[in-house]
Amino acid sequence: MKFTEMQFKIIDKSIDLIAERGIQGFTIKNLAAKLGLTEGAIYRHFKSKEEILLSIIKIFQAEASKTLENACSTKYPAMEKITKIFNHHFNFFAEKPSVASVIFSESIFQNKHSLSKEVKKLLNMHEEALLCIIKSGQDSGEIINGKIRKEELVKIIIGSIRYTVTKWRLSNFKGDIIKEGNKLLNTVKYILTIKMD
Amino acid sequence: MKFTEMQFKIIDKSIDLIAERGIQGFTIKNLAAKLGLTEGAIYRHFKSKEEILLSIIKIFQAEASKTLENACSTKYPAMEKITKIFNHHFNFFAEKPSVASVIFSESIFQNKHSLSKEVKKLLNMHEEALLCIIKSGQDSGEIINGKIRKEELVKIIIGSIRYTVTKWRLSNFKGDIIKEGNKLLNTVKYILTIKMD
DNA sequence: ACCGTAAGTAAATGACCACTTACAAAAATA
DNA sequence: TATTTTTGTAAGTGGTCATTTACTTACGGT
Repeated sequence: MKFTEMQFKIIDKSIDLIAERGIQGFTIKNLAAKLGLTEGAIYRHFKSKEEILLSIIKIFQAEASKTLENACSTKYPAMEKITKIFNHHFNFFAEKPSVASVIFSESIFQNKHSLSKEVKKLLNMHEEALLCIIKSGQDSGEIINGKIRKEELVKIIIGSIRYTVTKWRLSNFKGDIIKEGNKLLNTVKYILTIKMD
Repeated sequence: MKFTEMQFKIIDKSIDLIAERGIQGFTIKNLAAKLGLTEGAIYRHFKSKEEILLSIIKIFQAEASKTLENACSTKYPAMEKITKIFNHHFNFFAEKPSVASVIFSESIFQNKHSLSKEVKKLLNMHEEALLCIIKSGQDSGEIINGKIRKEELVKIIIGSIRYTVTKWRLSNFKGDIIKEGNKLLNTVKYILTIKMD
């Protein structure tokens, strides 16, 4: 899963291109123009267009695993871990809005089985990390809500993050996504710590 | 916004086609084959491919407004209204999974401004209806959670529904989506009625 | 200086794209 | 029954697609 410098450059421009023109505008011709190259040159670095798309997902996966790797194993408070995940994601999207346009657009990768398989893997990575954090938080007594199942909490957290970013994207990245992320984080924190009755 | 019988048939098959082969497989040729017609025949009913996509969103909008129209104005308990919305959505997706493949795939409509404008409208319809329900529920004392802002609750509800359906779609519609919807509904109900401390 | 490889170009390939045109049934209307 | 409208077909149109080919340039090692 190693990429050359040029491959990184191509992947980067591909993400920009998809963000700008949608999957329909993601053509080798457009990509070559964006890179200041001819179409043939791209095929020196990737053997097909599908492989570029696959590499995009792989990059996302690598990025995610770097963030989530020690998410559960370390002994920080669960709330701190969740805060870290929130901040990392929203800061990342604020910095690279075009990634936000691609990462939650599963339908881009829908047509090829090899692509959607990797999308699923990416989602599962996040789910498992969150599940693990919540579990450890419940064990330590930090997360005291026992009436809501872990699995539902995960769905709520991931779902609301995704929806927040999707709305931001649809509004052409207007507004402060980091502020939005913080509001959401506070709400999630509150839900996680409500007392049973 | 009236459609002929044949236009409905074309829209229906278009949704199926997009669900099966993605936006890249949504071609007039493929659509004609699915309808048992030639390509030219389609142009007797729609003047362009873009108009078909636009009509798909319009159908979704009409469907949504039918469900949401009286969502707020009627005087049923807020929880009952939310339950109704949940049930309607999950039953609808269980019945027509291909719609689930298209309705949450905003990136399909991304490239043309006229299309993404309508997608935003569709999302706002749902947000406003939910906001209104929660507000009326809070006024009547039914929803007693005052620590969580309405806007965040809406994001959580819509986001978790969308994510649940997206996961179901990525697993090729395996599993009981209606059961999943009910679990989610119970969680949402619980969050809405937690007591302040 | 020579050589092999990596990285580029320009042009072509056949497949497929959305859409149009000329014409023919079929159905509705008179 | 005669005529008009609707709905279809078959065969194109020019354009774009991903990919390949043959050839060229840049460069690091010996």
